[in-house]
Amino acid sequence: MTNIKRNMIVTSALPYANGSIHMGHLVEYIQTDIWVRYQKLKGHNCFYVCAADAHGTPIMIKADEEGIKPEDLVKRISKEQYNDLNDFGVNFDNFYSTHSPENQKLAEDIFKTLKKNNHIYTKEIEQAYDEEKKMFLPDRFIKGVCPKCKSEDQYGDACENCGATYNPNELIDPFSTLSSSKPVWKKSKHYFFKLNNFEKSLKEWIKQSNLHKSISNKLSEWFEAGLQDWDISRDEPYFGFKIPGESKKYFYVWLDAPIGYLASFLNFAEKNQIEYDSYFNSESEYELFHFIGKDIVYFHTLFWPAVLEGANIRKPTSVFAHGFLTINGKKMSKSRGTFINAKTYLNLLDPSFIRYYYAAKLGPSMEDIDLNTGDFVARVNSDLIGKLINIASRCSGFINKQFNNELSETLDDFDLYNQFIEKSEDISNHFENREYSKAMREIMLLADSANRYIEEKKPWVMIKNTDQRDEVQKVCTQGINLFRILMIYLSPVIPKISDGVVELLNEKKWKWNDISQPLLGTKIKKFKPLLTRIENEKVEKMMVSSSDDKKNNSSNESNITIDDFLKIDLRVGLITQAEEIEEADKLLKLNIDLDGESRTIFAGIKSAYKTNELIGRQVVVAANLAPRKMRFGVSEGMVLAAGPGGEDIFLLSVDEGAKPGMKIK
RNA sequence: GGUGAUGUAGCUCAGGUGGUUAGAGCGAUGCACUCAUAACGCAUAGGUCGGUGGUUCAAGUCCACCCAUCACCA
Repeated sequence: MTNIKRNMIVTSALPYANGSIHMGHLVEYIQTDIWVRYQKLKGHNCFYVCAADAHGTPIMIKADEEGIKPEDLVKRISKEQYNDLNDFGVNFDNFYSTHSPENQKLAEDIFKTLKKNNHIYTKEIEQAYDEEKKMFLPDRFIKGVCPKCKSEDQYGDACENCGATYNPNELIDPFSTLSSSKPVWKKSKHYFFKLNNFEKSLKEWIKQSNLHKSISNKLSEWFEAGLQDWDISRDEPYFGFKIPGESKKYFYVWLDAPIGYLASFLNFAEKNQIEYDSYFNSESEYELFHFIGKDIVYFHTLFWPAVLEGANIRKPTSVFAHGFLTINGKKMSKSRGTFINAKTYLNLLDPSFIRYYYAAKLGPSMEDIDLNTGDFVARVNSDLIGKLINIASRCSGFINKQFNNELSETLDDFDLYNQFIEKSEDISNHFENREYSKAMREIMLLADSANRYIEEKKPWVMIKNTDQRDEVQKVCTQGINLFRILMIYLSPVIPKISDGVVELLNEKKWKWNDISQPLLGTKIKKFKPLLTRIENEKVEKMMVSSSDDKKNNSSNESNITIDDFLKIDLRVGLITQAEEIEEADKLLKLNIDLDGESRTIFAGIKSAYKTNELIGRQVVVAANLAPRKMRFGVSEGMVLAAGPGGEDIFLLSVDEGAKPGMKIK
């Protein structure tokens, strides 16, 4: 690898500010974040910028529904999104907004330049118009009967039933999804960008930018079909920037969204005395990379470089596209309960788990990756806790207890240490080429050999022999140093854990080259578990609460019939016994009398109730819940309680007079 | 419908230019160990490489068709 310090800007696609971050978004942000952290670890100048994608019809409509201004909606949602991403360790150098003065200025300037250079023209087009709402309707806001297969309730651009694509004016019995009124067809002047002017320079750029083969395949399809001009204006009402010289026309959101990359960097550059122009002038030698999802390849590899070219701005060095996330082999879907929000995950699980898991599955291609919950638990527990952290755990005990926290002055096996370093170039290249799965495999192979080394040396046997004390210290120092190399390699992936190790070893923030110097003769801190294993139950809970979330949101589908309700056998129960389970954080073991029948039920109320205040109390029990095997025994029902959890759990009581076993209906 | 991608052990995936008994990790089973967050080590079992047909001395690897899944069609 070259030692020349690189200057680079890296972006992730701008999250659209109308919904929550979910596990699918995270694939991209984590992929990008790992790459950026890797570049920084290598000592390069690398800036990671992003922004809220703030404009467009969907945001305008959602704000309208909530009765607030779109500006306020965007502020609220993008703050949430930023916080969620931050909680997953996604570390932007700047997170800005496309609804910003910088972006407006840049968009207007770019538009004017394009116009001056004859890349823009206007033409009248006819579009669906909602007379009640007084607005033009994007295809997605028109529904009707599919002209091909006659399915009802299909969108204006394509039929979900037969897959046919068509224009909205071909729909039978079209209606506006906003007002249900029948759209009329109305003419309006639109601005178009002459994409065709750039065919030659785009082909040139595609060659230079070294795009992944699957992208260039896709592109050649599009070239064969012929490049079409791009409609870049929208009529009012619209949330966006007005087109210079027009009073009722706006830039289409997809024009100013990627300009948001520039605006975010401009905003960052001004705050940090960085010369914006050196990164974006048409001759810039600095590097610019966009990470995106495969759904927006078209915008980033055709329109975007063409717009930049036409406006005399540098083009991206390359564009990296990833696939979608499936969950247990299925598309993320609200109705199937496979739509997991970032928040839902965060409430139950450590972000390091998913960062590692994604890394273990990500490559440079556009293939979809699958979050298989069983595989996730097994893989993370085995790799991260079982083999990786285990190395530190089994060595540091000796150092802490037997050697007053001191590492030996020399290593036991320099050859082995060097074997670990020799892999650095391979691993480094894997990171650079976004072959994270290969990097993870290499690292885990090394972790295996570190464990094998300890097994062979058997420090727990040697320690019984006083002659061999020095050797035990050396072996454990060796183990810790091998672990340290692996953690340096992994620090882009699991930065929080690696920070913990830096702390454990009393070191300063690592650089990649720190692997070349082993840590010897210094004191370490007392080892604390850096990460605890994933409990299956938590993952199950995440899946369950994800499907609950969605049921609550879609009001119609969440209705149940009286028959559904009666399926639950709710009974009055009398708590006859309650005991603490020491190893359990949340569970109490209850014995509950249901008119002569005694049930054992584990209830997650330890944080809110003491055992002695429960005995003798009557509660509501779901009596026909399938028995469930838990770590501490079989739970034969469920005690009902309200509240978000923690100390705020409130058991349901029944009024006086009720007897145990009574049916509740 | 058109175009493209994918389909390899229970699970997740590797398998340049076709060449001996098809690989890894996890899981399973057995053994061993007890330093370690029941972690680690050793061993064993598991696949007619989506299907059918073809090219070839030889195909997971090339060709044709079919099936399934997914994406794109601005």
